[in-house]
Amino acid sequence: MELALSLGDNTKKQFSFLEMNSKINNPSASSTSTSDKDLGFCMGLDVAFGGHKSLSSSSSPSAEDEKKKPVPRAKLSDGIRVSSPVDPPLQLQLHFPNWLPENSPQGGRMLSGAAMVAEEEEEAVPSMSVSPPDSVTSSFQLDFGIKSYGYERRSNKRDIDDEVERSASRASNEDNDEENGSTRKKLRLSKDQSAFLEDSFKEHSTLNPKQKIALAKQSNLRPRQVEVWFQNRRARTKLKQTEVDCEYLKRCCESLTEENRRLQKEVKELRTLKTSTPFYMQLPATTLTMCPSCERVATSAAQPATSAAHNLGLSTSSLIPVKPRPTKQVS
DNA sequence: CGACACCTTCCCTTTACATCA
DNA sequence: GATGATGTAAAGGGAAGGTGT
Repeated sequence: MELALSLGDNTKKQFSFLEMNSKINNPSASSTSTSDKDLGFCMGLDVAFGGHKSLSSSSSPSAEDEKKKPVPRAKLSDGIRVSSPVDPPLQLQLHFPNWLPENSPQGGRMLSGAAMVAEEEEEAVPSMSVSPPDSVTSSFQLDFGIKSYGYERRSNKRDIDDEVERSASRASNEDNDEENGSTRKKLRLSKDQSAFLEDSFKEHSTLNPKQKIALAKQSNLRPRQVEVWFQNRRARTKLKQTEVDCEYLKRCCESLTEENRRLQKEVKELRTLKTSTPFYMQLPATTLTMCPSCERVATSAAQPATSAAHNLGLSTSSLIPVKPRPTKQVS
């Protein structure tokens, strides 16, 4: 998990909160007024949310594809939206993990978009030809071949995925004695696998089925594992963002408390000043009169002073400018 | 065109396990 | 070595949207 200072480039609406932060923190972005120095706290999560932009910029889906897109449902907490589950053409800049051998079917070469799509077409009838470095591929393939008979009958894709995963699990896990047990074996992803998924997550925080399969293939994981990893990763991102938001709100609260304290003190001082001034200096604000020459309103008691000030060419900025009214006397 | 069922994907919560101090 | 804290993979369930009938 990487936190990064975000000082701009919040061109997208995904992080409205960060956008606000950015405005606060980046005076050039907008004309922030007062509390820049106080509220200049902005931490953005340098994950995923920028990647979609680059992805779409390089390969913007057609308008027709745009129509086909499902309405983005995936959203984080208010104002935070993860990328919509669009189906951009797969131009994943997949960094090939170093555990994939150079001469393996998938290892050591970068798939072009077309090539990857072509490979994904194969996945319609899954053939997990990638063999883990130390797996029992043959048994897995056999196993999967048997299981795949039910593929066309079962319409629930998750079931299929699970079936694939169960089979793949037997292949990818070293401990095949877990094969029959219903107990889930917690396996930790390798650093390379995590890094690989992390890189992919930076590109896009959500996956479409093709991407999922492609990533699963290349990271030598099951599609379900990739899916779960992305779910958990999004959850972690959200959690971090919540923490950042809380920190920001905390600072806001502190700033406002300090401001309130200062204003209370000012009010108190003014009251003290008012009570200490002689009675005749206190100006009753019962009636308002309009200055005939400058058309400003002043209290009747203060009128002599303001008129005098006006006649002397002094500033009467404390007076309230109002629109001229027919009557010179307002009550 | 609305109702309905089904599927898929997502998020949220919880559980289980691995790792570390 | 036992233990609690922490991190995280995985499961389960509900919500929401898409699609076909």
